[in-house]
Amino acid sequence: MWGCIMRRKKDSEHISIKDGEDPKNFFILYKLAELGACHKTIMISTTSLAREIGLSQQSVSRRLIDLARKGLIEREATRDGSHIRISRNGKEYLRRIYLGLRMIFEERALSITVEGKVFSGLGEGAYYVSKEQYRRQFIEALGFDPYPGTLNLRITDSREIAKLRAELDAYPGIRINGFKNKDRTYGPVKCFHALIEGRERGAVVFAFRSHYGRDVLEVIAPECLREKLGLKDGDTVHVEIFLY
Amino acid sequence: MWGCIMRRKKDSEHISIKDGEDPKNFFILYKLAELGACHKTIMISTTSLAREIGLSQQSVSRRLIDLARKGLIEREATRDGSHIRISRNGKEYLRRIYLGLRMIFEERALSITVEGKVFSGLGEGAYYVSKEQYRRQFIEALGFDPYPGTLNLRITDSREIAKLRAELDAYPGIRINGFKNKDRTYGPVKCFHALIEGRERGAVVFAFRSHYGRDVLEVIAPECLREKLGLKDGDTVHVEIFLY
DNA sequence: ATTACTATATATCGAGTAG
DNA sequence: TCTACTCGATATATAGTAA
Repeated sequence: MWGCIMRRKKDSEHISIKDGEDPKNFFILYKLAELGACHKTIMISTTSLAREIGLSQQSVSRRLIDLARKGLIEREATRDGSHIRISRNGKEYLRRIYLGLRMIFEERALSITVEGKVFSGLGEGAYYVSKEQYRRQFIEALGFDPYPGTLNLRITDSREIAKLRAELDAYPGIRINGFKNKDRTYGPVKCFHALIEGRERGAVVFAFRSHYGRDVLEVIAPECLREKLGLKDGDTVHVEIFLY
Repeated sequence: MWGCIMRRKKDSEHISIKDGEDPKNFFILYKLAELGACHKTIMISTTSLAREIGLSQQSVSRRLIDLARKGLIEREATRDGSHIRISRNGKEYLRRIYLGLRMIFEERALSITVEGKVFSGLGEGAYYVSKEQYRRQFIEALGFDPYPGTLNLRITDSREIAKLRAELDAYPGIRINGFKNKDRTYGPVKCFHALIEGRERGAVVFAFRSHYGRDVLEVIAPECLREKLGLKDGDTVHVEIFLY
């Protein structure tokens, strides 16, 4: 049905979970996430955490030190216990595993891959992305700090536009709230996690009251995709959009 | 929106991922799943698997032996490589972690909608529901006093059954404790909030040592669903089951 | 080519305990 | 109480190698 624009991921494209990470730390991080440390700072003693995980207090202490040193958690150890919050890197790490497992377990197509051609915008993408109120939400919701600029793509196959938009409209995506300052109002934004050229992580984002048509995708990413992928206007780029 | 019938999970209800399982094995199992070993037997050498994982060939060999011994994979080691398939236990283990992460990362309430056909039971649903020890717990845990009877549904699409059951088994649901009186023992029951035909609130409930197969759902509700929805045997009913 | 054994090195664990 | 150190025990890794 979606033959041309949807593919099952190839094995080689699977999201890597290792990245030099100690497997043992995963379970500690997972447990901390269960305890809510993704969204807030939690207060817990190494003893009680040890009991939950099934390790000794000493081992947990060592692992927490290690996690903090590796930047996967932010931690303050006091005489009363530990204040712990999973860092952005830690959340990304857990999310990679989550996305990997989701690909394994969810049968239905979870992603749409579209082909588009790079074109230059008017630079207003950078303007919006770097608005602090948007930026904060991007970091919170997407797990990365967006490079201040968007990669604009015009979808190549015009016949696929309607189908793509139907899908993207149907799914709630990730909502970024609007806001207003004294000058004007900034509308809400909807975005989806995406994988660009099979390797760069990012998100497609719309619509900041965009004046672009529905054949245009605006992509944000933690890094400058033009540089990272060596792109210039007119180049063809594949974007895999994750529906949820 | 669902404030009245849905609750955020308490920490204690989180899906356990340890269950005495060696964390190190998780990554091997994950990698095998990435390679497709959930759905088919794959052929791979310990050397190439070692390269993918970042371990030595010897360690992978040992871990595969361990995984097979623990029943998480089925394996045949030959001179040409290993034929590996993840077993049901292995899949359940991975799925527990997947669902745990899904609860962490997906904010919105998760539900599964299934289609079933009404059939008449033997009336023993009413017998159980109206047991005062069960009834008190239903009122406490579900927030409604169940009509003394169950609506029995046989799931229409047999392909959905496995996935549905995997999810319902993996999630803790809402536990109703068993009890005993002088005559016999009544087992514990697990239930999930549900929405029937998009409008009637209720819950799916299993298993009171049910003699029904895994393709059957028993639905309870504050009102008689047969009357309220004008149902008769053979009618098709949609039930949205809320996982937490 | 494989798998997987044995031996040895390394890493991780928990006990005891200091701050 | 806490955290987190040292240290000896245990577990897990890799090297070498047989089959």
